[in-house]
This record gives sequence, C-alpha cells and structure tokens, in this order.
Amino acid sequence: MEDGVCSRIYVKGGGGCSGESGGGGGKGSGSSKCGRWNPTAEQVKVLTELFRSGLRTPSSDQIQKISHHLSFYGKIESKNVFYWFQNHKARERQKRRKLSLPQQQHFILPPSSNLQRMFVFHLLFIPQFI
Amino acid sequence: MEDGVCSRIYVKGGGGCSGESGGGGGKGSGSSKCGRWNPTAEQVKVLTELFRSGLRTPSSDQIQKISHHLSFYGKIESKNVFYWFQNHKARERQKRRKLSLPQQQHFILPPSSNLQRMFVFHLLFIPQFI
DNA sequence: TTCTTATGAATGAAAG
DNA sequence: CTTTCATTCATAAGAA
Repeated sequence: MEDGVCSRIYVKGGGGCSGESGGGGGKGSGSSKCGRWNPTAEQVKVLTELFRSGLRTPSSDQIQKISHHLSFYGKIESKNVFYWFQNHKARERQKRRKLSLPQQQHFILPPSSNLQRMFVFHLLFIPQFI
Repeated sequence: MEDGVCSRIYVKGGGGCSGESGGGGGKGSGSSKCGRWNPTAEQVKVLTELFRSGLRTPSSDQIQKISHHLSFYGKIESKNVFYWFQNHKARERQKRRKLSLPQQQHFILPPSSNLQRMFVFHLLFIPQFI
C-alpha cells in the first residue's frame, strides 16, 4: 500500500456536460455528472487569491464580473462564486474558532503563470472591476 | 496501480501529524501514518452509543467534550467527531431512502431536550457505561 | 495482489 | 451569517 498523503485535490479529464469554455492551459472541469459545479484548479486558485487579498463578501456586481472572467477556465455561474465565498468564509471562521473543520490547504498547484498573476492583479486593483 | 482515472495534484496538508495524544492507557491507533483518523474500537463504540441515544448533530461544545473524552482512547480531533456524525447521519438517511420511502423515524428523544443532554453528559463521564 | 466495501474527508448547495 | 444536507473523492480494511 502506498502511503497516504494528507489531502489533495484532483483534476479530472474529460467529461462533457455542456459548453466547455476552457481557455489557455485550463483543463476541463468535466464531471461525471452535471449535477453541480466542479471548479477547475485555476478557478480555485483565483478565487483563493481573491480571498486572501481580503475579499470576503463580493457584491452581486463583483460576483458577476468574477464569474464572467472565470468562465475563461471553465463552466461557471454567478451563484457558484457566491456560494464559494460564503462557504470559504464560513469554514475559515469555523476553523479559526477551533470548532471543527480542518486546516487550510496550501496549493502547490500549477506553475502560476504570469497571465494568472496579472489576471488576479487586474481583478483586485482596477477600480472599475472591484 | 492503474491510473488514468484522474490526475491528481497534491496539496500540502498541515505540518504533519498532530502529536500522538494517546492519553493514559489508551493504545495507539497502531498506525504511525498521518493519513487520516483511524478510530479505535472504543471510540467507535462510544460514538455509536451516543448516536443510538438520539444524538445526531452535536453542538460545537458537545463535539469538544466528546473529542476530549475520546482522546483517552487514542488520537482524535474535534473535526473527526464532527465528520463522524455528519457521515453517520447522512448514510443512515441515504440507506433509508434507497430501501424504502422515508417513513420518518421517531426517536425516543427529541432533538434538544434536557433529558437528552443529561443522558449524553452522563454517558460521557461514566466509565463503566462505556 | 486485485477487487470490493466501509468510511474519513471535503465541499457545493441550500436551509435556517 | 451559521448550520445542515447531499454528493463525491480517497483511502483503509477486508474479501477473494
């Protein structure tokens, strides 16, 4: 038996729910079933970056723009962004209160591309976006 | 190991295992790996007994107490207790749904009665019961 | 070993 | 915002 690692995320290949808008270097967020949103690693990375930069409760306008931009990496809707921030904030707080839930994950993910960095920068600091 | 089902990207998980907390006469979990919580028979027994007594969604405070008590038998964290009840409840419901349509099961004790609280409290601290 | 099952962990979605 | 529900992934344990 191989040693178990502590936690991981996975990226699935294939899967064909509906309109794939995968962009540069992004893998599909295909899921075996179309039930619920399955964020790509890139989407999670950007969302996490926004969160770490201080964004907690994006306005509906911000949500719209974020989800639109994230659609570059795969299928996504506004409500997904809304729920993501809501859940992430709640679970961060749970963890901090040492109630139950687990530790934060540190992504050793992809070669964070300049494109992505610039993208996050853009999201964060351009007034007309945020 | 066959692969190809999905490609995985590993994520840092904490800073290694938490220290062994086998308090008193508790036997170790037997595994020095830190993959995931491996409950001892005693821990499972207590949790099951609490569940059978009607406890479904313990409060944060209950979780703390339960996990502290169970740490006597081996390494355990609050989140393990939290997940245990979540999973146990969910899978009971899941099983029930697959077999026959939900005939709402009535538990002997209503969700937040003082009677239940007292029972749980005593169950937790009376050694010979466990 | 490989396959199957049981279950710990995680998280999207939603209810309260 | 907090808490709960549903579904899924991953893995440990047992069966074959």
